[in-house]
Amino acid sequence: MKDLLVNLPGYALRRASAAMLSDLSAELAPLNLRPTYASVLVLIGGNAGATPSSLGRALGIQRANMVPLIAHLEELGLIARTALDGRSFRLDLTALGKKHCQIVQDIFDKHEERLLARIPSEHRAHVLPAVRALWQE
Amino acid sequence: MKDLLVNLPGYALRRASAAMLSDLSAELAPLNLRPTYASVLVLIGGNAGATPSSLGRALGIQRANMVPLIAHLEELGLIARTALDGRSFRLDLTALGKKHCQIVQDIFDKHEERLLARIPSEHRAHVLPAVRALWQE
DNA sequence: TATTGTTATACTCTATAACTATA
DNA sequence: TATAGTTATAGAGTATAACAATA
Repeated sequence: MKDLLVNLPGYALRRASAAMLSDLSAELAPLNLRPTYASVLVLIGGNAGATPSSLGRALGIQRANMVPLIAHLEELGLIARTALDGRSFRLDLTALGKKHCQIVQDIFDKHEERLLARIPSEHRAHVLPAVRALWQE
Repeated sequence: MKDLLVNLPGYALRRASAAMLSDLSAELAPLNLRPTYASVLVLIGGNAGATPSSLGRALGIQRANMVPLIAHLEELGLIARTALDGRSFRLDLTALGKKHCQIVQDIFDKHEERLLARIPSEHRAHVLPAVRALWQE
């Protein structure tokens, strides 16, 4: 089978992203968190008092799609909401949330290590700046 | 908002992949094809007589999920199936399929150009080999 | 008027299990 | 016994439109 797609960086990005996401999902499964939920948790951990809207803007997730994410993290007892004014509220980690956040960050770090280990050393340092240039700015 | 995720290559890959996919979707929309469908079309174009199963293996798509892809490409009149034996069939581009395949390849090429143009030149050559190492082998 | 949170809905892609017909 | 195609179903993630309440 002649694969005409493997030399397309967009296609390669898609396959790599899917593979990484699949691995990370398995690593996060014991915490009852999927990658998106874990990302929100970590971001709240580093930004106490953030609102769903501000988190959504940082993560590229729309307001409407933040609702079930926040609700689930709250159900798990990992975050708590406090009214800021009549229409918005701040989010903070609970004690349990802080524990889980630390575990998630360890999983993220190990995941990143394994990921970088797969890349030939001469290319390794170029990946992050190159890939970030594709979606940032 | 302190973004603790932007330095994680896995997260950056995910955002970049999503951004590229969104762009490509818009470029393919006039053909009534989405990225996955276009990928299958191009792969059949380069591998006349391939079967759904063999295409699925090459693309990392399961047999069951190939069914609607093949059915839709056939409905659009882009591919035709011919029985190989009692349980499998070969796929080939129709005349219209060949035309559309060429257009898709042009879209892919332009898309790749724009993508590479966004990457600072000192990193550009490293992206494909690095990203391919993350899912191939 | 613009923003926040929310509801409802639909679509893309992927995953799994099970079935049939054939090799 | 293994493989090819299929059906049905479920889940994750994303997109859009609309609404009420508030700033």
